[in-house]
Amino acid sequence: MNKGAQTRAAILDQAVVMAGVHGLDGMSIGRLASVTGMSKSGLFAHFGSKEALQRAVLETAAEELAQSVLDPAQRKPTGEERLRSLFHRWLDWIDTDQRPGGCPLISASVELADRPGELREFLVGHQEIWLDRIRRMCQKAVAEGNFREGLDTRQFASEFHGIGLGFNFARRLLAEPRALTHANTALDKLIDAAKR
Amino acid sequence: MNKGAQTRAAILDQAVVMAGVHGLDGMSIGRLASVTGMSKSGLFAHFGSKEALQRAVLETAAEELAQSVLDPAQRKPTGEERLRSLFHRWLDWIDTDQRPGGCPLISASVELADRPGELREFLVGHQEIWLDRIRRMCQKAVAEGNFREGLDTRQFASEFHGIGLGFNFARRLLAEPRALTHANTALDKLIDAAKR
DNA sequence: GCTAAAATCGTACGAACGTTCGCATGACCC
DNA sequence: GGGTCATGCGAACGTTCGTACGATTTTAGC
Repeated sequence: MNKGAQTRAAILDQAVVMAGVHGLDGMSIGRLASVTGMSKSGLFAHFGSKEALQRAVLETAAEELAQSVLDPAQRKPTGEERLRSLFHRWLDWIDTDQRPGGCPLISASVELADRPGELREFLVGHQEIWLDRIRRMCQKAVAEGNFREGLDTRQFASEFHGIGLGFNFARRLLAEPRALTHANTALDKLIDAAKR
Repeated sequence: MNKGAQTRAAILDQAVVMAGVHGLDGMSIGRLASVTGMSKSGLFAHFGSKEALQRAVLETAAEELAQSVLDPAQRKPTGEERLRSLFHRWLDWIDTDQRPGGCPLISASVELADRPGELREFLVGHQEIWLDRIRRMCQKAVAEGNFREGLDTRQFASEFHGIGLGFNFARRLLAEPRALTHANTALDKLIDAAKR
C-alpha cells in the first residue's frame, strides 16, 4: 500500500467516527486534522473538497458494513439463517463500543434525508440495496419452503429494518439495557409470523 | 400576546423547520435571521445563546407533537383506539408537507444521541415519556381484556416505536410510496399479536 | 401624549470554517 | 543513489459562525 493510501485510510478511520458522532456536516477538517496529527492542508489535499471527504466517509462505512455484516451473512446456507445472521451482526455493528455514534449510515440517513445532492443519492442507492438484500434472503426462505408462500417480502424487509432502527435509537439515545432483548424478541416474532 | 412573545413564536416556527432539515447544529442564527427578516442581533436577543435557542426548538416541537398527536389520542375511550389514533396521527405528523424534515424530534434524537449535554437530557426525558405513554395505552388495553394478560408492554412500545422510525426513514430518505401501507400493516400485525 | 421599558438594529469581535498556493521533504522507481 | 513526483506543511484567503454592546426604534401603561 502506498504511503498516500495508507494515510488516507487512517484519516477515514477517524472520519467515520467523527461523522457518526457529529454528523457529516459537523465533522470538520480542522478537528479531523488535529485528531490525526496532520495539518489541515495536508489532510485536505487527500480529498480536494469537503464533499469528497464526506463521500469517502460514506463509501468507507458502506464497505465496512458489507464486510463485517452483509458478506458473512450471505455465506449462510438457508434464507432464515442468513436473515438471523444479518440481524445479529447488524446489531453488533450498531452497538459496537469500537465506534461511538452507532451506525454512521443511519445517522447520515437522517441527516441527509431532506437535503438533495450527490451524497443523498449515494445513500439512497445504498439503502435500497440493503433493503433488497433483506428481501432476497426472505425470498430464499420462501423458496425453501420455510417461510409461507405468498409472503410480502417487501413488508418483511420494512419491518426487519424498523426493528434495527428501533434498536439503534433505544441503545444510543436511551442507553436502554433491554434494547437487545426487545430487538431479538421482535425478530423472532417477525420470523415466526413469516412461517404461518 | 406581547410583541416579544409573538416574534419569538414566529422565529421558532421557522427554527423548527430549519432544525428539522439541517439539524440543531446546522440551523444557524444568521440564516434564521435572514429567513425571518430580522437582524442577527435582534433575533439573538430573544434567546441569549444558541443552546437556549436549540432548547426552545425542542420544547416547541415537543409541544406541537403533544398537541396534535398525543392529546387527541388520549381522549379516545379504549386502549386499542388510543394506540391506533396515536399511530396514525404520528405518521401524519412525520409525513406532513407542512414541515419538510419529518419529525424534528427523531432528527434530533439521532443528532444528539452521542453528545452529552443538557439538550440530550431533555430529549431523553421526552422520549422516555413518549414510550411510557405508548406503554400505558397498551396496559389499558390489557386491563380492558382486549390485549392478552401477561403481555410485555415494554416490548410492545419498543416495536410500536420501531415501526414509526421505519416509516420516517422510508418516507423521507427513500420517498417510498408503499411506506404508509407497510407501517399500517405492521401495526395491524402488532396489535393482532397482542390479542392472542 | 409622555415616558419608562421592551424590542430591534448596526457594528464589531475573535474563532472556526473550507479552500488555495508555494515550498519543503520524504518516498519510490530506474 | 540520484532524480522525480507524490506527500505534507505553513501561512493566508474570504466567509460565516456565535456573541457582545451601545444606540435607536417601537411598544405599552399612565
